[in-house]
Amino acid sequence: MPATQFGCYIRERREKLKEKDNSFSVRQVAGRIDVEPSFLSKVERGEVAPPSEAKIVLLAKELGEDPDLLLALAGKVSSDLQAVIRKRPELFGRLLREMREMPDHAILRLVREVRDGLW
Amino acid sequence: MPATQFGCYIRERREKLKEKDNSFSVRQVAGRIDVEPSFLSKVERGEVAPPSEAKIVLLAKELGEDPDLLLALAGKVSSDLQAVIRKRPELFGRLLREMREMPDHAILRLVREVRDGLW
DNA sequence: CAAAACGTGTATTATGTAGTACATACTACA
DNA sequence: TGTAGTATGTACTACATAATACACGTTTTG
Repeated sequence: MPATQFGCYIRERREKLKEKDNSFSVRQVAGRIDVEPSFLSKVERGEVAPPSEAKIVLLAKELGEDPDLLLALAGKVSSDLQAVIRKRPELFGRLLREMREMPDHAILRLVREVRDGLW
Repeated sequence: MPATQFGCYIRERREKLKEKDNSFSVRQVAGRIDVEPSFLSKVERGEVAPPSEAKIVLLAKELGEDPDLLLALAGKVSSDLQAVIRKRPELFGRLLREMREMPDHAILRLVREVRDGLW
């Protein structure tokens, strides 16, 4: 049985939105991200594996979710993040392995330092 | 034509090692990483796509190369690095995108700071 | 109450990934 | 000169990925 995490999560998100707006039916969301309704239905119930990266990104926009989070739930990593690593694999490899166990707040602080150009 | 970069690189590395040690023939290296010689030959000439992550890691050990570098040349990112990102996708997504343009020395300094626990 | 919209089941497909198996042809060397 | 080792060419395969097409029964609604 393929990744239930992803399916459950987007079903919940979609149904939440549907409470306020009927255009968030399986059929209509499927139509907007350009897949067959039956496919989206199966994805949501975890009957098949999550869709491709491109479809997941469209779905994230549709549901107002973070694409990186949805991709992670689908067991994937955004190809543009992969490209960043592939440009300097040894450097980023070392950095990420060192940061594996760091607490969230420490990473967040680094994010801010880097953003503010304190390097 | 699939990724020539990777093939050329490992062919050069292997032939360099073969100058000193005849056990670095296509056949024997293929045998040690458990693939058919014809397959390794095609990989080195870029006639087929690079092998799986597992085989690339074995090849890196065999050739004394950095696995992350070889994986990058093959257009891949190590699955354990991907797992690090998938655990905290939003955080690492932001960090990596911020660091995309940072110079090597700045990243290296961060690696050292993180390693030395200055956080 | 009919027709439109809905969710789901079954069957099928195209493309890519990651190789194997075996035959052929070249090359060194004893 | 033959044989052992080497590289490469051809043909094929198993499995995964990423879906489509369409039929079916069930609400919902105008």
